[in-house]
Amino acid sequence: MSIPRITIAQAQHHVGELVSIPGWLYNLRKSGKIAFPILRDGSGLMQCVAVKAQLPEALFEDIKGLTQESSIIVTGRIRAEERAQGGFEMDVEQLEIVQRVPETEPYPITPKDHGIEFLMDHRHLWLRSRRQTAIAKIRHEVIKGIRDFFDGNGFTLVDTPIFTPAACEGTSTLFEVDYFEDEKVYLTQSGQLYNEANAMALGKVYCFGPTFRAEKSKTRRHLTEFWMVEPEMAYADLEDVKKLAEGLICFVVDRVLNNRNAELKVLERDISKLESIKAPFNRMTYDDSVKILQERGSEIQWGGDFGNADETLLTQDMDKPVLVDRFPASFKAFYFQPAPEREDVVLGVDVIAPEGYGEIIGGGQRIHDLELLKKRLHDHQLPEEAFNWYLDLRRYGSVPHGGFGMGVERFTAWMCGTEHIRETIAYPRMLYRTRP
RNA sequence: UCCUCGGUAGCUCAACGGUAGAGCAUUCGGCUGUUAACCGAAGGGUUGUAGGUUCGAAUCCUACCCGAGGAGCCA
Repeated sequence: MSIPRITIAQAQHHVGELVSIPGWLYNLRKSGKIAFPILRDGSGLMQCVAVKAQLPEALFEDIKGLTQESSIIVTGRIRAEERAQGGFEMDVEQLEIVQRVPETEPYPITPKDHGIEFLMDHRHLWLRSRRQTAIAKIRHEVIKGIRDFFDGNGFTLVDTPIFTPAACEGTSTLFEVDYFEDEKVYLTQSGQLYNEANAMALGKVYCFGPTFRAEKSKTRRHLTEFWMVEPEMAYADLEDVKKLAEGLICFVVDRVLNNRNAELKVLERDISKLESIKAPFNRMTYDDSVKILQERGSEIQWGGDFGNADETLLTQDMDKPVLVDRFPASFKAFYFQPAPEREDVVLGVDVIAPEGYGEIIGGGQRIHDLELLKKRLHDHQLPEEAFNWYLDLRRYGSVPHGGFGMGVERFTAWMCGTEHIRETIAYPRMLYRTRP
């Protein structure tokens, strides 16, 4: 009978059994007659114990000579062991070396400290470390949670194009791409306009994919390529959008807390900060937030957008996100519906996360009136012809509608408590970093 | 794009204008319960690049390159 292959995560169900675990050597501690190879397989870490007296001489010598990140398949018996991290150990009976890393070119990332430049240059290897695998799993949980939330609430996934003919919003900088025959296209900065068309077809929709912004932002919260989920609902007003945003955040936070406790521990995340994220969130208008910020010493004037310091200042005494709505029309995109009670503010809403993680959601109610939308296009000096298909949505059964966009990396950074957004995506694209 | 800081061994960092050094990694030796194991030894350098000042530059000056932190812009 062949020996069953398991993962380290499954080891707890195989105590006393002889099993094989394929993986990589994470670290090796050894003395004259005993060695402790630490095995890594992506599901966890397992301390193995190789005792000289119980193994063929050649095998023990091979184990003692193993190099970091060599690929190995270890066979042995699983045992509960208090002294081992994770609570289980494997007594080695056999060890197959799949590829031994040569000592002439040792694995560059040692268990000691490294600088960020070195780690980013070796991102393809850095991903193997405990902290990075924990973040990857939480990102996965966030994405799975988002999809389950929308799928379970009557939304249909409709993917929007990545090549787009022009600016969705007309303002932000876009990456230009050479298409065929002198044509220029741009990498999408939002699927929203297409989402609005899709919502008129299907009622509730979302798109989920990469987004590109050619802004020369150099901060810990910006990537030039990031993932964004954007829901859009027909027959919806600002209040519906706010409830949806709140519901989504609570759902995903709950998922992460329930399913990724071990990873949060690896990251030393303060769990209580996530546990306090429960509806209802704080709500305020832009007007109120400006007053609060000014009282707290911010330079912000009515009509200006929040800086990073403002976002942190606004949420400093909050243990959950805040929904800020009714922004000045002057710095919001052309498609925002004006507030019914006041012309100078629009029905946009931003969700600002606590702990300095900033704006994780931006959205609102869209203009559904054809003439008003045409006027706004004109005011923003955007060419009406380019938006003709978009205007059709107001010609044929227009209804109030709205939605938002949520950045996956910012959300994941918040869940993980990471200092910098770059760790939340496998291969971050930033102002000065496009490799590996 | 602007401001600030930095670039020395594979990595993390020291070194007053006067012989470039430590820890880790690697190699060799020792050790039967280690937890970034420990102990002993060895090898390892055009000090980011190009100029300049000086008897003498890792150190001072200039330019450039690369990176980090922040600002603005934005999710």
